[in-house]
Amino acid sequence: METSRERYRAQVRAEIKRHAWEQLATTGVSALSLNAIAKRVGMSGPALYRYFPGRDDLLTDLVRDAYRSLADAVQASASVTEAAYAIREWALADPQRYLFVYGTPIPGYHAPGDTTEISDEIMAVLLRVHATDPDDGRALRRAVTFWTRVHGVLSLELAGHFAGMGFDPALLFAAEVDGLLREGVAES
Amino acid sequence: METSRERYRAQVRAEIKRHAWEQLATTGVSALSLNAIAKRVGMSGPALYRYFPGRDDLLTDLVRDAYRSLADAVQASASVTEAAYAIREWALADPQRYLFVYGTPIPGYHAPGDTTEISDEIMAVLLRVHATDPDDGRALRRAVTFWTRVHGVLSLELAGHFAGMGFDPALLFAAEVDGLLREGVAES
DNA sequence: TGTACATCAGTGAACGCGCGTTCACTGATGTAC
DNA sequence: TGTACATCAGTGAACGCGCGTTCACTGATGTAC
Repeated sequence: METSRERYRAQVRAEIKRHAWEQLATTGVSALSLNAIAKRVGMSGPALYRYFPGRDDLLTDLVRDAYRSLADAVQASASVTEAAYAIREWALADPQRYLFVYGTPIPGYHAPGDTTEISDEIMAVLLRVHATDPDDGRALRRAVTFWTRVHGVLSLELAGHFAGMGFDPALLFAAEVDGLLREGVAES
Repeated sequence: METSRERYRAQVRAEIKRHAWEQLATTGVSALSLNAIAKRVGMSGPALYRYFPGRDDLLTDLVRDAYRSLADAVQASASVTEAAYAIREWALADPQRYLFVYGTPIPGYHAPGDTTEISDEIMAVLLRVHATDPDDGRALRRAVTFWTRVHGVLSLELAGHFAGMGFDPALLFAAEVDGLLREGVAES
């Protein structure tokens, strides 16, 4: 049975994470410090230790939530195109969140091994939309290529490297998706 | 005329930057603090202010040097393939340096506008190897696509996102280069 | 229903650390006569 | 060639800041009889 204390704990944990995401989205990864988050939540820094053993555990939770969120966003995709745009929308909805999990690793933090279970779920969806039949052995190759191309455009776009280059990242993205479709068709 | 003091200053500046790169390569971007670098050089922290007005100016110098280095590495390329592998080798030679300029932006640091002059040089080389004739208007599109695909593979590889996925990033990279060549040929 | 006790959320003070940066000062090096 | 002076590299102390984390404590909430 869930006691009211447990319910309260879950609520506060959720609120801490909500503010953590808010901090990440607005001020970037450098704002992901326990003290900064605690201040936003309206608690003292040490209070957070009632809810997370330490900073790294909070980060791990955020990593897991991010993967979970992307997995959910991409889950329903029935095609390569749908998966591509699901990822793009997810990334644009919160650029810092995307860079948080797929960008340059955060100095001094190493995600525990079991976070890959959720990111594997994402890869499984990519495999599914790329498999022309259930025994398609080349699906992995195509799925990975899909991933690198999508990431190539998105990460440069989100990091601001296209700024002032005078072309629309959306068109570039669309062109890459087209290319992936053409290659997939050409191969089968 | 270059006085001996000027020569000395240039030497020390170079040594500071040498150690900065060493720190970046071994400990990552978080090690790029004036105090940490000063300790490695064998000076006190404040001494660095004789050579750089502040931390951001040192970072800017490093950004400039990184772009310069990549521009030099890619300059001689006579083909798309050569350019691709020049970039790949440059990236693998110092992964942190690649992520330093092309990865997630460094929190709290904004490169001044004139650093793009050197990165434009790099783009100019990409344009050149993609232009089938001097008036090729589609070269920009192909060059940018080249860039995003190369970056897609390299950034995920360098950030360690391929770890334990059981395939060789080098082969993936080679396949992408092949794809770029095929598309270039198909178009002309 | 009331009382005694245990649990636990949250606080403020403190620790040790490293950061970027300023400042007054020492000592060596270069310059001008 | 020697002397007087100016320049400048480098130092240690200090400032204010924020970090993660520990600890003793208060006060509220839940539990057992």
